[in-house]
Amino acid sequence: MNNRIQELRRQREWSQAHLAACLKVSRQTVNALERGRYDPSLPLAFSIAKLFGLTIEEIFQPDPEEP
Amino acid sequence: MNNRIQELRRQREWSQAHLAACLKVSRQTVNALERGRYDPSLPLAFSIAKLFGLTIEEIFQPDPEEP
DNA sequence: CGAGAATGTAAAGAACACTTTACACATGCC
DNA sequence: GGCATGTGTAAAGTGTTCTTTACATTCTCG
Repeated sequence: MNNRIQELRRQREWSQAHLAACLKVSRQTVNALERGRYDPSLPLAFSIAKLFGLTIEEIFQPDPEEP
Repeated sequence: MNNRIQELRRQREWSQAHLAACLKVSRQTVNALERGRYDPSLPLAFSIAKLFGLTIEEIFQPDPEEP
């Protein structure tokens, strides 16, 4: 699952710590999401979309599935 | 997090087992999602939306957040 | 140079998502 | 009655998401 979190955060000139505070998660969680270490839970994905004023589909793109 | 999975499944006259097979998860997982026991992972939410031809936002509705 | 801010990472643990196996109950159909 | 199908639930186990604490690196700015 790819995401545009880092791009959207940098557009706004926010630190990872600031974004984490807005989302009420730890800075390490923001870092892990940006670096693709894991995907957010669905509720967190909704929080991220709301904060950036976009849909989930505009921020997250599922991998092409395996045969 | 509320969802319309049961409604969408019944519109199509599918059993939980059939939906589970389409989504490549267990029947118990479909049952748990319909009954609101937990939320799906983000990748599973994308699979559900794709299968029903809707967006994630059209299927899942986050709870109003606490103060 | 030294301090502060931002980022990357690790380890241990809590909580959640999902699986397999199994059983109970209801409905419909022969 | 007896059988098949659909649904709800439980227990135990695995893997994922997220937390806290902690440390290292890099950059900028005085």
